[in-house]
Amino acid sequence: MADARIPASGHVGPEPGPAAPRRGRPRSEEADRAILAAASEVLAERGLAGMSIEEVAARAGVGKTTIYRRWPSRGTLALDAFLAEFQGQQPLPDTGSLREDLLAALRAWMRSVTGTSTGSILAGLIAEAQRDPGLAVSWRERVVERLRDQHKIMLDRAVARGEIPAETDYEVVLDLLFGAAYHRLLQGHQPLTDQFARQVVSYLVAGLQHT
Amino acid sequence: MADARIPASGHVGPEPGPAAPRRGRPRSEEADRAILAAASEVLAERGLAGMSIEEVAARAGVGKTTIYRRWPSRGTLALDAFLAEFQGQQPLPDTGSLREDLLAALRAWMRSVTGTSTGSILAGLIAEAQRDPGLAVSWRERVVERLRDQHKIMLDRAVARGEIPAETDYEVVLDLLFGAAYHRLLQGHQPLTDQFARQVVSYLVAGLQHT
Amino acid sequence: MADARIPASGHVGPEPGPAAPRRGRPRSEEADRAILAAASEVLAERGLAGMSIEEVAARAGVGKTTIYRRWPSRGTLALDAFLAEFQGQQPLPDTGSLREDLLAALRAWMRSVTGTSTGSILAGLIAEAQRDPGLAVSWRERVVERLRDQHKIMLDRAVARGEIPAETDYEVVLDLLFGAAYHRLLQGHQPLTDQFARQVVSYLVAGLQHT
Amino acid sequence: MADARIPASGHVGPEPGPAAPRRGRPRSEEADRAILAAASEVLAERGLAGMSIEEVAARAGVGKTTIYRRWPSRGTLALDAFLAEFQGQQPLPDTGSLREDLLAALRAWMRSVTGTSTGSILAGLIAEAQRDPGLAVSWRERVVERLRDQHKIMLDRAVARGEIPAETDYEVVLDLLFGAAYHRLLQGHQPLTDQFARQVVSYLVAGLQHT
DNA sequence: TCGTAACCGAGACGGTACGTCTGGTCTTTTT
DNA sequence: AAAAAGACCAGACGTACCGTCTCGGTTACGA
Repeated sequence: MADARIPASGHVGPEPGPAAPRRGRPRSEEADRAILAAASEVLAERGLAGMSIEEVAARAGVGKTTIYRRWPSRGTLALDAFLAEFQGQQPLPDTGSLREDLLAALRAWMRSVTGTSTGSILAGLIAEAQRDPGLAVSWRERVVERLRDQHKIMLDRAVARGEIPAETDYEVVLDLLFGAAYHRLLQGHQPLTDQFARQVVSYLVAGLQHT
Repeated sequence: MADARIPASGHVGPEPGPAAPRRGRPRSEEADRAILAAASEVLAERGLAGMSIEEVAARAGVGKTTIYRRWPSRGTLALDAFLAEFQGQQPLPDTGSLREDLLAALRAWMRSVTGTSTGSILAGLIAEAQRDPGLAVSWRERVVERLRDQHKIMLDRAVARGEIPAETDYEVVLDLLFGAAYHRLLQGHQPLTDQFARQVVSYLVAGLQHT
Repeated sequence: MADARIPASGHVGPEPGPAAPRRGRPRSEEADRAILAAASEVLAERGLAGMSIEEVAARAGVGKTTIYRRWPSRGTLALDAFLAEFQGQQPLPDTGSLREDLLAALRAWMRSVTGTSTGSILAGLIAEAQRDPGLAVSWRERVVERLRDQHKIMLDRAVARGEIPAETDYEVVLDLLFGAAYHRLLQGHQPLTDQFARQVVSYLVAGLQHT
Repeated sequence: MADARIPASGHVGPEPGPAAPRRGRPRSEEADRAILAAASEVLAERGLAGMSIEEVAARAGVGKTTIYRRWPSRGTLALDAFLAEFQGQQPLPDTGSLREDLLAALRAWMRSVTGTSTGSILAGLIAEAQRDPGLAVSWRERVVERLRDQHKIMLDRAVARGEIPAETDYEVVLDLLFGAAYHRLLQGHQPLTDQFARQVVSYLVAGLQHT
């Protein structure tokens, strides 16, 4: 099975300073690191809802302005702290079979969000995005779209192999696959079991092949 | 098409006082009404994130304690205010065809959450439930489970008609159907169009009939 | 030494109910007792500032209205609870000597206000009277004037014995005697020692006899 | 007659911040002034019992924390607002005669506490000090002891002039003089007339000279 | 080399809302 | 009619954070 991490492109990390002449004292990378580390710590301990800029600044030994200079809001800071760990845990499976690809992708996602605090941080970020439009944009651009683009490659391959028709609506397929998973994560009405993953993929693959 | 609203069973409204002999001055139903009306008003204007207990109390002409006596948190109050409108808008379609039933149910849900502020209030409630465990429980019991129980009846009928196998995993089916829809509502990466609804149902029905 | 307690005249206890025909259920004397006992308890534990009607009602097993029906304010309730103990501890000495009479009266007062919580309750009542005009009136009528009237008898006797002139200004004399003592109680800048009592009386008697 | 105001030594004003290197943004003196002015205003209008931190903050156009950062309690704030006016109204008379010195000092005090709201504010402060130990300490240190130290100078001079014995107990003398006055202020049983002042001083001076 | 621009940590600033407490009143049922 | 119970409106409490601002100081660049 091949495996391709999300390229660490774009940026993971704080807002860049002014592009051009770079006069004055440069931003401290040490501060960047200390802030993200402190944020991760607090996120793991208390979740996003319990994370205040005040506490992150105190733990990082940094002034609050130093944080606000880099991130416009609590949510975007949390996003960067989150991505540092989450990013790269979402593989692009390539098994030669759509069923196995989808199952591997879903299992990888589920592995990330269960067990540790990652799942509830992810849920917290989606929650925060409902009230912070800036975070909503970042979230879509840097997480949702990125992952979807990657997952669409699996579908491309399946089309190329003739497993599914070329007219397949990729967007809807991915909404079905991950929508179901996010649904359980956010509503908590049912657990994210492997049996669940298998069933989801079964119904989905069958549906794609008979439409 | 037959149509059955969710029975207003259980309770919609504030926490009940002590069950037994009801000593002392009874809770004011007038206050109940004023609080819920004020909460609905604020929710529509500013969304859940912008709703403070303080403002609801002021608008309702009520002391803050009168609210805290009935609802343990902002979220549970918002839930009651929300349900007063949302409840009863989710029909139980009975068209004689699984495809049409699922489509009608999904379309009804989409009608509720688009156009007005209901959609973002619903999203706000799910967001709030991520940080308020009490709300999470109420949300599951009074919204999620209730709706799912109702929707399972559609699947029962389809089984009875022989459209789908008796072994069908109802939980997964509903997660696929509504998970996809909630996904678009919460992530906002794609709009909730009727084309989306038709595609979701098509893939799903095909998948159920060929597994 | 003769000794005459303040007659328990006037009233110690709650406001009288309606004078005339006494219809309906009679006031419960049991409640009176329970309230005063509870008030004394709380006063001793937390002082007047820490005594709330709410807590007294709860400890007495009585509704708040039952207290408000009898006493117009926290202060007047505290006054009654206080007087139940303080009243009768202030003797009217009759030793045959002004110096000894004054000294005995001052010592009796000092004995009352030191050692137990009585002193700080008394201070608390004077404090409360600064913000509760009703209490101020009761305090003057039922404590200050009563005690002063009694103490003036000592001065009458001294005049009769020819120890001090008939023109002596009783009011000023008592203000000097007890004013000094209250001063130390309330300001706390110096302790209420027996040495203090003797000095006060010495200066005072000397002053009276040479004016 | 010479006249010496209390030196504005020690401090009149809010709690000092940390002594040493003064890091961070310095406390705003503008805020200090606005708070004290607002407090004085409210004190004059409603008295200490009717003064809330909330209202002072609102009138001063200042956050509540800005007040709490400087003063630990309502009482200590009121004390500073009070002292700004009271301080300096208490002269140190030097007439060459003990009788005249005492009379002048007592009359100055009486002038301060009658007529305007100063008297009831002073009474309110003493009342508040009964329930706020921090205020009690400040009150003793910054008002009582300061004034007494000043007044003892009058007694020193009288001793030097041979008017009274060197063994005179200054503490008791001052307790008699001002105790009587505070007594009338706080108990309200008799008015603070000039006749009262003359009588008090007469008895006291006579007493001192014949003991 | 020197000025100046942008950064740094610290902490005060004006605000908003929190959830609690108490005051004094009102409304039930029970005695 | 008074009792116990407990809900009612009102409003202050002291705290936590928000996002901004002002200090005294530190880097680095460009004149």
